[in-house]
Amino acid sequence: MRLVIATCSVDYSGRLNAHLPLATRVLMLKQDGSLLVHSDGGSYKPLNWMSPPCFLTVHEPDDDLVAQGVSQVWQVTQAKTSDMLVVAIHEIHGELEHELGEDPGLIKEGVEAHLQRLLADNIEELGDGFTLVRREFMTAVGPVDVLARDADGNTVAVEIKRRGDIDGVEQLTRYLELLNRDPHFAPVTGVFAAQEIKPQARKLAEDRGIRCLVLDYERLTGIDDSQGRLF
Amino acid sequence: MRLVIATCSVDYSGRLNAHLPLATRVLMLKQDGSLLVHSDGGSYKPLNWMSPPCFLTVHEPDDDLVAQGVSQVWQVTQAKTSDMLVVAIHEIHGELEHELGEDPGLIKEGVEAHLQRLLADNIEELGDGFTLVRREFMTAVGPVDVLARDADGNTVAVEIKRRGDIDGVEQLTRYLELLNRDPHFAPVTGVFAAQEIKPQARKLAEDRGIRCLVLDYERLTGIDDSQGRLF
DNA sequence: GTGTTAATTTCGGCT
DNA sequence: AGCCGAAGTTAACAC
Repeated sequence: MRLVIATCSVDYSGRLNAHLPLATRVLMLKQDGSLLVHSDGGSYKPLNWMSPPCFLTVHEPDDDLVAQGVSQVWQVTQAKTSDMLVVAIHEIHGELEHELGEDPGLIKEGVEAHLQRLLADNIEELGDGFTLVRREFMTAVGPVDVLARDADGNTVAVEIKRRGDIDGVEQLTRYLELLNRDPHFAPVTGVFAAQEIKPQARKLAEDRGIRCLVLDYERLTGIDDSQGRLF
Repeated sequence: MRLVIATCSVDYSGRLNAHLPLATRVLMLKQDGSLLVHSDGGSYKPLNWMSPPCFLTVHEPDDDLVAQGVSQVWQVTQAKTSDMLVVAIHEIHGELEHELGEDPGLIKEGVEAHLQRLLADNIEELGDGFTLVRREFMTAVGPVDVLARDADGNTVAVEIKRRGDIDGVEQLTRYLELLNRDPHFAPVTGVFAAQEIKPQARKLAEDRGIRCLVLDYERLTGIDDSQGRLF
């Protein structure tokens, strides 16, 4: 890992063309040759970058560039896609280098997979008398997140999202169309379950007779924990 | 901008919970108080981070943490969402600080907007005798990228994507449903145009009678340039 | 300000 | 290896 604070201009050419005018920025050069160009604001996304696998070559600037004040040129190229990032460095203000080694990586908790498990474990959240058929029920158009039966024994397909968007409703609609063509399942109703449901998504779902259910991750975790303690 | 190379463990709590075990990493502390935790690999995405607006407070570790080898604790909090990132620093291996100032920002060329302009300028790419009605034609369910007429004078709605995914087909389908309900436009056919069309998206589109068209950005730019020179 | 869509998306899982 | 879907997505743009 090498960190350089430098006044530079940057040009990217690849899937699109992009240019950064002369300014002072952070250059983060990783072990795999990849390079990030960061400013002192924005979010975690760099102003410009080159993804691995790629490699850096450092050039001496030609006379024209020297006349413009360029002291060195970093060229980062990706073998496969022929993407290229060129950094024209005018002045280096600081530098820091250190061997980091492999990172053990991030451990996450609370994503869609957990919501799905929590709802499957607490299937009565869907309504009294509901029973779980199975999670990740495969169909020709993809896996239904949760398949259940209601108190009358009718099949219910559940699509689970962290954030309920219009896409999720479309997805569930495709599953329902397919399942309702199968006499083994029909009639199948749909439930769109998410931690947060966007108004447009709710409207589309309800227009199509799909029930919307807002999931409270914290509460479901609580139920799960207390059940774990009691039984 | 402050850059620190440190051996640390990190805990995030907010929209989800996440943990990074003890390892040596780069801490990038930006002017707005935001913090990025980078490893020496991966892509431009940090292992963990805190988005602005937020602020950093540095704590002395309590006796337990000192016993574990922690020398200082960085706590980054976001006022609104109550998200929190806690970095337990064991050892600092290097540090670099510099005032960067505002960045002029990135200038891009070659995104979806350009594809749309190129296709509108070269509407005969859709077929002989096609004419442009207008770009960004507003409807109740969103803007149709390009509205055109074919050689017979029938309306054609075009959805343009850089990468043609199933979502784009659904989007175009919604526009077509709406436009075909309007006797002023009906019958309306659809064209799904993209630089790259995924097989599933192509299948769904063709099932629904939507024509797929692969756009060659380089070639269209060439046509545009030569027309610019000739006329 | 709110909502919708694109992104040089990246990342993980599964076929 | 390729395809598909989620993401603490973030960022730009329209209403």
